Amino acid sequence: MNKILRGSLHDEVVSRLRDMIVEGDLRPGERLNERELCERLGVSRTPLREAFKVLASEGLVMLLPNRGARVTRLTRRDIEDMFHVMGALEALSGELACTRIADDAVAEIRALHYEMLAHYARRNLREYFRLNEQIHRAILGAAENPVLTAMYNSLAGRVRRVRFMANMSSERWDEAVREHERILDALVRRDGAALAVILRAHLEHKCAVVLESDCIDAEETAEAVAG
Amino acid sequence: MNKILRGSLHDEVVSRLRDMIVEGDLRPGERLNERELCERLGVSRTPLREAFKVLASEGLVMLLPNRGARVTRLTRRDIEDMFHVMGALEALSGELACTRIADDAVAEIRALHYEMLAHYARRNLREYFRLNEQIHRAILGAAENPVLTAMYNSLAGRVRRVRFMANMSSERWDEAVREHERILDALVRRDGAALAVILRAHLEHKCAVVLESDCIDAEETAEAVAG
DNA sequence: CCGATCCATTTTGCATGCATAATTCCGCTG
DNA sequence: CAGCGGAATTATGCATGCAAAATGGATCGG
Repeated sequence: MNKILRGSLHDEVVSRLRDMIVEGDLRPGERLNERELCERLGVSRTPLREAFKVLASEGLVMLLPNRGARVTRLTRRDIEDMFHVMGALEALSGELACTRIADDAVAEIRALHYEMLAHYARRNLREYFRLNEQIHRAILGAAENPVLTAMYNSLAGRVRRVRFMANMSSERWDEAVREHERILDALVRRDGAALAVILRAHLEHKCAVVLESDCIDAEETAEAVAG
Repeated sequence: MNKILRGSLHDEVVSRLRDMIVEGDLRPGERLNERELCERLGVSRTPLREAFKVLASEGLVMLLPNRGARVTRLTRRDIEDMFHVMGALEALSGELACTRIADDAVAEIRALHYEMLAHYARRNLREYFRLNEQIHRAILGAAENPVLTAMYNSLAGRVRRVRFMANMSSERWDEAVREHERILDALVRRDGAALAVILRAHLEHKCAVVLESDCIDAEETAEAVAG
């Protein structure tokens, strides 16, 4: 019984459920029982059901007619598909950013880059990823395209469910940092075409890292057979 | 009172509302009165409100807390933003299609291409657009990436609201057909990189055509001031 | 004459109720 | 003992009810 207080209820329920799915509180393939979740969230069925519809349209849950909602399962192929699209979107964000970004925004990204390097030097993977994400978000923001941002965030939310950080090899980490050097360089030069290519490759590599840590994938496949 | 019969109600309501928005039955900026729409669709408020949430997450309507739903307004900038993203997505679909498409699927696209040319020769703009869309859908399908397809369709649904067909000049039409020749050629050669470039330019040009017919844009801007 | 304020009406947000479809459980049959 | 069938239970889908917020309008004050 985790009562929600602020704002409009259905939005809050959407956020809470999203978090629960991303955090693994609600496991892939798990059936979402309305009554049970109502109690857990302290709301009635109406806002909960509205939230189900939203999450379904975002692709986080699957709605089976007369059979309730289930958390969608991510197959290896789903992850590949999502990363391909994210690659295209990030490439576009890079191009747009190069045409629009101001010098001080580039300077801020450079600062984030150095912060990230510091965490890299200390081998602090978690903080490294946090800064990494901030840099990508900054580029996305510099693209100044809300449609792009919304779509990217939607996909990012879906892949975030896959936990893979522990799986990045030292070599891959080194490579990622080199890629980030080139990202910053292209951004400084406002070379949109180059930045697009680098970002796409960067995402492709990230996808490979995620897919290597396929323990989750295997686990989910096992559940798929069972459930 | 246009009673809905088949399938689950909320899905049907989502489709109906989407159509009403695309067709202009519900005008941009218009407030969506629950009671009125309930009567028009012959459903109660529950499925209608669920549909609102879905359409909001798709970006077709805007939800104002305690103040109901309004059809989102498309500014010139929104259209540009959406076309940029669609360009990136189509480019990706071209690349993926080139790696995956089978010969018979290419043959089918060639057939569609010739059908389109026939309508072009007869100056039948409506049918030309229909075939045009079929070709793009075929390439998208050949990419075999459901995530990509879903995102593209979502955006396509949003820009479809803009009626622009009448506005294409003869020169631009000629150019579009030339681009389509190159699209088919690149597809036959399985030259993904080339196809990506052409498709992006193609979308960019389409965006320009849409923006030229800014009568709608002006009208909506006027409404924006009024509403 | 214009603007602000308070009350009546409408509308929204959420909870609950009811009918139908799904699931479970139990006894039955082979 | 496994498999099947049907009733009881549970869950879902939709409609409706109720309280709070917003909207509209008339009255009042400047």
